[in-house]
Amino acid sequence: MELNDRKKLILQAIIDEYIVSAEPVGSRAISKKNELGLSSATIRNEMADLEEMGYLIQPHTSAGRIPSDVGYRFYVNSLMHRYKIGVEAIEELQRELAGRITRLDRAILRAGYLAAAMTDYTTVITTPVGEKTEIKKIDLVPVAEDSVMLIIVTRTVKSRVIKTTLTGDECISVAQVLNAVLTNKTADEISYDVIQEIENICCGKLGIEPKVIINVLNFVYESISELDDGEIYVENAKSILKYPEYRDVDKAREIFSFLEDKNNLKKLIAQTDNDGVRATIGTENEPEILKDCSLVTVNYSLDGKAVGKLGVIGPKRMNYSQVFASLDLISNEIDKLIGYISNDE
Amino acid sequence: MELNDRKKLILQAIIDEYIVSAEPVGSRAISKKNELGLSSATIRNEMADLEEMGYLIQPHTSAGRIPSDVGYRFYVNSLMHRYKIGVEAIEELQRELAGRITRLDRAILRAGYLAAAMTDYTTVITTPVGEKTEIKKIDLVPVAEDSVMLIIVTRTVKSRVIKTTLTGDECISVAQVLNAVLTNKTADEISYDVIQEIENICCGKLGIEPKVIINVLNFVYESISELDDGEIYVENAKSILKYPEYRDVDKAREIFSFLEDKNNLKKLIAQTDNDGVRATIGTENEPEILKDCSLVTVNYSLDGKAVGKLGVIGPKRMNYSQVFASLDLISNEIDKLIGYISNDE
DNA sequence: TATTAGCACTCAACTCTTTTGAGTGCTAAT
DNA sequence: ATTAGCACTCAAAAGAGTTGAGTGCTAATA
Repeated sequence: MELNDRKKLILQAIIDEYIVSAEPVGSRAISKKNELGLSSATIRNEMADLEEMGYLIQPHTSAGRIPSDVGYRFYVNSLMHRYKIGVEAIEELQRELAGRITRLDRAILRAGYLAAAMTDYTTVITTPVGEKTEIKKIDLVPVAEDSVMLIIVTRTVKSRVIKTTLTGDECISVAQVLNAVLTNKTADEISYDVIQEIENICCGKLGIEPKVIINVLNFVYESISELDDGEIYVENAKSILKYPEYRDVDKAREIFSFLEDKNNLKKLIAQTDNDGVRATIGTENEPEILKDCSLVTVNYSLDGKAVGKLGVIGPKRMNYSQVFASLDLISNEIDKLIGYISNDE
Repeated sequence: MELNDRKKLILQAIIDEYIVSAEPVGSRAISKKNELGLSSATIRNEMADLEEMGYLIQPHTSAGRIPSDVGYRFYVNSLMHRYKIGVEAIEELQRELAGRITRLDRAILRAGYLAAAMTDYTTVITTPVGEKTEIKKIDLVPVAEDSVMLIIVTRTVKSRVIKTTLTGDECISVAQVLNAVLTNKTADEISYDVIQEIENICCGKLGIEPKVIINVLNFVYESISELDDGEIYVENAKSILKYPEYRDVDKAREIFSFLEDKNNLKKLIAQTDNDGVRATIGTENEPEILKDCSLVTVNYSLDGKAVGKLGVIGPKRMNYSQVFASLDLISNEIDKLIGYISNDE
């Protein structure tokens, strides 16, 4: 059987309708829209065909049809009309996103929030992770009798407190050595050998006790290794409760648990290695728990390099065209951000 | 009518029972426990009295009784038995909380998480906010052609990127002046006058263009003013869905919305200015939305000074004794943390 | 005088049955 | 090829009946 134009139009109409109503769509409803000028009986025949071809499902004999995963997939690939985001909405987004930003991870968080606000689905966003995090400066600041704060400036700032007997003057000397050796290197260029080289200098020329410096340098190495670890944020999880498919509290709770497990979530979103906006629909999602959901993701870049992911999780009958348009827009806007800012708390 | 010992025992038994069952408690259930050796008829008479006195409520004629807010209040103040947390659980907590901590806000986050894990209610925790944040060091690091990262080291590290035409050498000089004037001052000691004094030095001795330095110093002042702003984290919000009082998805959604509004939440938790663990029960809570919930809060301190809040939000029939004990324990453990660490990302 | 056994009464919640209506598939007419 | 017409299906809503936990009151009892 062939999927001719009329069938496509009917399928499109059914999915469009189902996306807003969340109720099985009957032949009469499609017929009454009158865009095709066909009677319900004709629609009925076509719907039976579409079901046979796997695009539609009938929950029970006397019900209307709902789209199958295959139906959604076809819709997303070929049927869905392009959603055009209004100029004012775009300007609003730009204002919200770029206005008074001084910290990159805050901006990213805000982007996630805005994606959630625009789509009203749950949003997931990762902070930038670049293989090329270049070290700009390292500092050791005594903060108490026996502890020193290690500060590593890259595109962002990371810090941690180290317990050590290093004196104030020693901190300054060690910091000088660290800067001399490490500045302008990327995190992956710094092997443990490099750190040992620093150890030798410190023990030799500076005459610092090996035990003391080894301890400190271990933390330095560890911190540098962790530089590229990203965070993941979930926004608007509550929207899940808004959709009738999650009226069942237990089902909703399962999803909440899933969203709370950040590691799992990172893994999920990392594996969608996409170019442009992509959707995985229902059973296309690996986690069992998402088999009734769709996930739409996009990479965002900074400086032209893909460094993070933005994703939307919602019911399979989500408003794909709007979500696609929103993610596309927001990822582009994030890319523009790097001009203004780059930072971290 | 007098609230004699027997009435107290009965009230206690009813509330204890209701806390676990979430179902109206009948006279027979209490009688059968047989701790008092009274028949259901006698219990019934006492229950009628307790209702008249305002401690109990009968949802409808043929139902058992549930505690009123007044009943809970009396229970919390006078009836509740002290919950004793096991030694292993305490050790477990200490291990989890103090192990490998290098960042203070992470530790706080973990404390919130652990409170949620111990109680299985939703937990709210604020990051430390001290009026006495002492500036340890300030740095200006060029990160791009036209931007400089401002780093302020206190007990934690804050940073932001500033667009400026300041050169690398100028950064060093300005940083020197900033350190000379601001080091060891607390945030509230630094008025705008102090900043202007720095401006004069920079323009005068260093000969930097006023326009350029004013821009930078504005950011410095702003950042210092923001030093004491705290964050608030919500953990285990999903647990709300676990309790029958929130079986109604719409009700749950309202609470989720409330928990998402961080500013409101900060305000709520800030106003409970308490010493030790405190509960506000049902209508004692100001926000309309919490009138069916209880909020239990405790201040935690670092260095002996109260700097943050930890709170638990749950149904009115929450396990108060366990929550009280957990919050008490955790707030004490947080106080001990300051020995090991102090940090920020 | 305090307690309790006994009994009629109440009412939410459950079960079972009936009704409703949206929707289908098939057939015969156009 | 399309459509009007009709019998059929079945989930969901509405209604009717049943159950049972729980009460309040009264009269008997310790």
